[in-house]
Amino acid sequence: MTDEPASAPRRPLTLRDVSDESGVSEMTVSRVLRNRGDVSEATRNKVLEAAKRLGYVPNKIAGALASSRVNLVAVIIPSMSNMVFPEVMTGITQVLDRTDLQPVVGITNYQPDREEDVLYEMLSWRPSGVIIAGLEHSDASRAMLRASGIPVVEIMDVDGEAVDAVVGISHRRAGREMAKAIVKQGFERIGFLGTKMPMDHRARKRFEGFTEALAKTGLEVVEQEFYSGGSALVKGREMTEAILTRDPDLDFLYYSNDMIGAGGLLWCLEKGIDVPGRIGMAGFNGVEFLKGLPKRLATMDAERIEIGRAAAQIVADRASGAVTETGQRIELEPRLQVGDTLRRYKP
Amino acid sequence: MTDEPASAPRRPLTLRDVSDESGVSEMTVSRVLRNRGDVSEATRNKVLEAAKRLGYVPNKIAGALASSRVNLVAVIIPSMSNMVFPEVMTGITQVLDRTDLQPVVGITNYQPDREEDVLYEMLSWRPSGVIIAGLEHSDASRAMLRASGIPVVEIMDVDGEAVDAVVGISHRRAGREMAKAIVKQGFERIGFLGTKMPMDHRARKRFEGFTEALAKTGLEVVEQEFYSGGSALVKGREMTEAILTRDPDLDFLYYSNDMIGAGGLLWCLEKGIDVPGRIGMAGFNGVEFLKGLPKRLATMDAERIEIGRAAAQIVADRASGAVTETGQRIELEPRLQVGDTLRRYKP
DNA sequence: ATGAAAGCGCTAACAC
DNA sequence: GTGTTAGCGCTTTCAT
Repeated sequence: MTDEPASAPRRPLTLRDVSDESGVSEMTVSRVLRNRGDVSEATRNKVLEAAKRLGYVPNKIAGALASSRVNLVAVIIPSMSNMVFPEVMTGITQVLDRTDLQPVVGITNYQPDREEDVLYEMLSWRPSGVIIAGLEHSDASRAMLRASGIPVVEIMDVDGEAVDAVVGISHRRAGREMAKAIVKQGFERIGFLGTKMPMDHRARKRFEGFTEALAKTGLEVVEQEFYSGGSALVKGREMTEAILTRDPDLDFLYYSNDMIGAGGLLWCLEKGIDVPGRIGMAGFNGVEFLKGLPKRLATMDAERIEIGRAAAQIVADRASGAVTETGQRIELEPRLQVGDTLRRYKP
Repeated sequence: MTDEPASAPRRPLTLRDVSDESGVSEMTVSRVLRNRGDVSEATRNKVLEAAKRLGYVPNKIAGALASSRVNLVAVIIPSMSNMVFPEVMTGITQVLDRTDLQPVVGITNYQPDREEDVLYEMLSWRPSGVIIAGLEHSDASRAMLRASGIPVVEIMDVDGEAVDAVVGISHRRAGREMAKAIVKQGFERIGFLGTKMPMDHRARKRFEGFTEALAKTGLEVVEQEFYSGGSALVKGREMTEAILTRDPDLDFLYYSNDMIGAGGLLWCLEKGIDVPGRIGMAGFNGVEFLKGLPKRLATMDAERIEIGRAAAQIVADRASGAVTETGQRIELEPRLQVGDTLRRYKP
C-alpha cells in the first residue's frame, strides 16, 4: 500500500511536472496553456495531452504575480437576499462573460466597517477593477479606492460625489417622480413606509425627493412607519395595519421597496380594502415578483440589470486598455410602472 | 503640474516602500502586518504608522505564493436569484467570519459545463477548500475535485456518491415524507408541479421519493405540469390553472418549490377555491417569504442555513489542521411545516 | 519555434 | 527582537 493515492497528491502539480511529462520546456508549456506566441501543432498536442493526463490546473497565484495581471473584478454589495443585487450580478455577468474577467463578490451587510474590511481584503488580491454599491463609504474606503489605481465604478445611485466612475439612477428624482404621479391622481393623505433610514442611503434619498416634490404642491407625508430586519413581506403587512390603524383616512401608501409593498397590498386585499379606489399604493424596484400578485403594485424600475451591464462594461473597457478615460457618469432613467394600484378609478 | 497624482500611483506600493518609510527591515514589516512573531511595541508602531501614511495594502498574491496558504473558500452554487442559496451563504458566512477564511462565490446557472469552468478557474487560485452544491458533476469536475487535495464539501443533497465530505438532506426522503403526510390527510387525487427535471436533480429526487411512497399506498400522481424559466410566482399561477383545467377533480397539488406553490396558492384563493377544504397544497424549501402570504403554504424546510454552517465548519476544521479526517457525512432532517394548506378540515 | 535567465512581492527558515 | 537568504510557480525578456 502506498501513502500517496493518485487521487489526492500531497504536492500540487506545477508547470515543471507537465514539462517533464511532455519533454517540452516549461516556457513552451506555459505558452501552449495560455495560447500565446507561436507553437507548432506537434508540441502543442504533446503538451495538452500531458497536462490532461496529469490533471494539471495552472497556479494563477504564481501567474498573477509574474505578470501582475489579475482577471478578477471585485463586486461589493450590501446583501444577497435582497432580490435587487442578484439582478445587478446578472447584468455584470452578462458582460464579463464575454471577456476573460471574472466577478468576485463581497457582502457588507450594509455595515460601513464591514465594507472597509471586505474592500481591503479584495484590493489585496489586486483585482482589475472594483464595482461597489452606493456612493457613501468611510474615508478609509474612499482612500483605498483612490489609491488602488484601478477602475472603480460606484453603482445604483448617482446623487453624490463619486470616487471615479458611477452608474445608477437618481433616487431623489425617483422619489420626486413618484410623488408627482401620486399627486396627479388626486391622492392627498399620503403615508410612507420604509426601512430605518441610516442603513439605507438610497431609500433615504427617495424619501427626501418624495417629500420635497410633495411640498411643492402643498402636501406632506402625514404618517410614517419604519422597520428593520425580519421578513419584508410580513413587515409590510404589520406596518400597513399599524399605519392605517393610526390614521384610517390615509388614501395612499408609498413603500420604500416592493417587498413591503407586496405585504401591504396582500393585507389590504384580504381586509377587503378597495385598492386603489379607497387607497392607492406604490413600491420601488420593479422586481419581477410583483407580476404574480393579485394586483400589480405600482413601482419604479431601478434598472438593475442595465446598471450591472454598464458598470461591467466600463471596467472591461478600462481593463483592456481600450479606454483610458476615467470618471464616467451614466445616469439611467427609472421607469414608472403604473400597475394596478396607482391609477384611480374615474368616479 | 505633475503626471502622477498622489491619488492614483502608477506603481502599487510594496513592503519595500513601507520598509523604507519606516526604517525597519522588510521582514519585520511583514511580521507586524501579519501579527506574527515578537515585535517590540516601538517598531510595531513605526511600521503601522508608515503603512497607514502611505496607504499600503498588502499583496496577497505574493503572500500566497510565498506561504502557499490562501484564505479563500470556493463556494460553487447554481444561482443567486433562487432565495435558497443566499441563505446557504448566510450560514457559510456565519462560520467563516470567525476564522480568517473568506468565501468566494461562483455561479453555474445549473449548467454542468459552466460548473466545470468555474471550478477550474477557482481551483487555479488554490483555495483552502471547496463547497459545491449537489452531487452530480461532470467526470472532469469530479477528477479536478479529487486531484485538488483540498477539503471538498458537497452540499444540499446526500442521495448519491460524494467526492469527499457531504452535508445535506435526503430529497428522496423529503419527497416520501411529504407523500405520507398528504395521504394521511386523506387526499387521493394528487397533481405534481415542478421544474423540468434534467435541470434540477434535487427536485427530481423529491419527485421520485414522492411517487415511490404514494405507490406503496396504491396511489399515483394523476397529473403533472412542468415549467422552466420566467417568474416562478407567475408560472405557479399558470401551471395551477392549467392542471386544474385538465383535471378539475384533483384534491392536492404538490409543488417542487415554494415560489410556484405560492403562485398557485394565490391563484386558488383569488378564484375562491377552498384551500385546503377543496384542494390541499404543499411546496418545498421553507422560505421565509411564505409567512407573509394569506395562508401559510405547507412545506418542508431544507435546513439551508444549517447546511451552510456545517459545510463551512468542516472546511474550517480541516483547513486549520485540527481535523484530518475526510469524507464526513452529515444528513440533516428536513422538517415538515404543516402551515394552513395541508391539514384537512374535519368533516 | 523554442529555451535560459531573471524576477514578480512576499514569507519560511535560519542566523544573529 | 530583528535581519538575511532563498525560494514559492509562474511570465517577461532576450537569446537562439
